[in-house]
Amino acid sequence: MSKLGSVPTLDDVAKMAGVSTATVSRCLNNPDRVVEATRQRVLTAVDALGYTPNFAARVMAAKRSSTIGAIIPTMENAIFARGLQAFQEELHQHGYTLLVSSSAYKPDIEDEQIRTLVARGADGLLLIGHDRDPHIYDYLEQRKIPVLVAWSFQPDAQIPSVGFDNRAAMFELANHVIGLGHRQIGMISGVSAGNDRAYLRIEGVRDAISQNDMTPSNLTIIETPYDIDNGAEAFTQLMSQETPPTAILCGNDVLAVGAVRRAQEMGLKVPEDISITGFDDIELARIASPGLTTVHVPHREMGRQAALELVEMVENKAISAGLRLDTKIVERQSLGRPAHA
Amino acid sequence: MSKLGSVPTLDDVAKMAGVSTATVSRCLNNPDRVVEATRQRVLTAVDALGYTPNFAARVMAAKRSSTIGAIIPTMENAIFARGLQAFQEELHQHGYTLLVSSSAYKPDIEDEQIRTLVARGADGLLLIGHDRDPHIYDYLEQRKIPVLVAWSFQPDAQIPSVGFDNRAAMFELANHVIGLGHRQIGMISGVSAGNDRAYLRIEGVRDAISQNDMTPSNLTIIETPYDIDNGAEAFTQLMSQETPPTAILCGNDVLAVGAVRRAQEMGLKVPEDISITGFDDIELARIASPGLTTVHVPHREMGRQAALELVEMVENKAISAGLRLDTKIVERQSLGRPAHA
DNA sequence: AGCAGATATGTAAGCGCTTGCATTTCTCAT
DNA sequence: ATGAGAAATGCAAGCGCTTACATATCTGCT
Repeated sequence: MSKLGSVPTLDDVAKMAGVSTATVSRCLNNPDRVVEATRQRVLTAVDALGYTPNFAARVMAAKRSSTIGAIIPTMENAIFARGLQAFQEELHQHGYTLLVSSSAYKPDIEDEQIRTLVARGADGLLLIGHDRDPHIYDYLEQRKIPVLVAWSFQPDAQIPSVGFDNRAAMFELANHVIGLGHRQIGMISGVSAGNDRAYLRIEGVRDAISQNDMTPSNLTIIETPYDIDNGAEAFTQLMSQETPPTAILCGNDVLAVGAVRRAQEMGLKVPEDISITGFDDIELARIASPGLTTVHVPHREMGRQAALELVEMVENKAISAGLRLDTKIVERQSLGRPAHA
Repeated sequence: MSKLGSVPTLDDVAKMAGVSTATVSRCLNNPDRVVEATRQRVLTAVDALGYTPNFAARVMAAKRSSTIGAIIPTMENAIFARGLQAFQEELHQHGYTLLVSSSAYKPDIEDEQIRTLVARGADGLLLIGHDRDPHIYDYLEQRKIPVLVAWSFQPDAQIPSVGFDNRAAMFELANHVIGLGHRQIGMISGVSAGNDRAYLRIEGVRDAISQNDMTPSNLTIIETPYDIDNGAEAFTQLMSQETPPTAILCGNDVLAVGAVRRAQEMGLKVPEDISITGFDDIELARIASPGLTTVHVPHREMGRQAALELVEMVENKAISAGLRLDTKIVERQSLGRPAHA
């Protein structure tokens, strides 16, 4: 037995099993490089002592941690939950552990989190979106840490990405809305500064506007942080214009739910009086009443593929070309034809 | 300059600043033990080189990590999000980093996560609920890792806890429901095995039943994993009994939302035809329509206090007495009097 | 039986940091 | 000026592991 209250080390195990520390180490990391009998002896010692390897020591000696870091903008809502879950499940399959932190959409916090994760020995990093201060990419470059971006696919960006085309996705939806006869459009977007997803979704709407021979005056955009109450507030603003919109496209489902609530509070029927759409298709979109017409993002698939790509990058120093996934419009009940006409 | 593409170490900094590594280390960790001029020189070198301390090395040498681990049952819904957020903010104030993982309500996964977190050098652990295999407490005891339990306050448990009295909270709600005239009660509970919160909430309802001169036949309980669809399914089951309940108490808001939806799908009005209550008061409860009458849990306060207690335990090896927080019933629109009578 | 080649195990050098202790440099009171 | 005591800095020993390389032990053939 080991000294009471002290944590057993490789040495203790080696001593108890009557082998060298090297053998114990191999037993744990490359079991097939050790003969059966020895292995048994070692494993017996391991659990007799209740030994658990010291991670820090292992990282130091091996110079890799089998850890992947991910920084998401928020854990407050479910936007990233499902994708991240799939990401981590796939990583687990490959023997990696996931470390997650959230940046609250603040670039400087993200910056700090990146450094923290790197200092902790992350073998690779998953970041959301492309848009950030380039110096951070230099930093990661210097340290040779593979980085993958998710939730936004941009084939020609500096960093490979697994995601979807935010612009095209929103274009498709906006086009659909316009096709239904809406001519005065409102948009409640997330804050676009430093957020390529938000920015590109706005661009997607603009594309649809101009391709349908409408003018910027047909579109009013409000940017506000992703939050239910902000969605509600923005809705009020949008509706108090001279010519209120007949359809409001929201940057995500959370904003949309807020807008729907406010509409109902104001006595407006959705979609009879006003159409509202979301983006992401998180559970909330399904639960809301009326159900939210939204853009379905293949979150699980995205998470899984991102894990696959990143592991590949880490293990084979491969340069990933990234992967573009498709979104599709999910029609529920929050979008209809304009009231009038 | 350092060799291209190689990561700068303390040594590099020391060399560049013309001091010993000890001084650099002190500069970073105890700035006041180093004279101003030297400090400047060192700090200049630090950012000239883009130096970041190697966490693993630091942990190994210092034998502490300024890291706290937390294992929550799920990240899928918002139940733990707000509390954890507050927990981490408070930890941050005190110079600690939070590492979170989720166990999917599976004891063996939790077990593994605990070991992982310990191996990673967590200085302390936050666990949800008291109910788990005792051997894990021995393991943590041997390693002298302070552990705090949250989301469930039990003054006489082995492990100190910061939380609320699940049993009393649910008792209060059930009592209120019965006071409204309901005599046939349904309960949709989470799985109670290995989950003291779920178990105690059931007990709370039972307490109310017996204190109001009702019998077990007045209560039907269904246990099912926390999930919207399961809530809906359980609702169907409950309503297809010979004598369906007039009020259904749910183990949490997620189950309640599922039940409400199913009720609506079945053409039942909530609360006119059937009353449904939740537990936790997460955002969902507010968003749902009708708004969920539920038990408000002071999540932020709980997270904050848990951080305070745990830091105290870690830094002063203090034994915490724990802390009991109060819940209160939030009345929205999903609870009313029974239909008839 | 004896040897080559494969297989199993041991030896020991770090990985990058912190920190107790030793040494040097200040600061003042005399 | 000078020496005692405080303040600043340096020295060097690890922390617990992995792994290249060296050594010992097995194979299976002849």
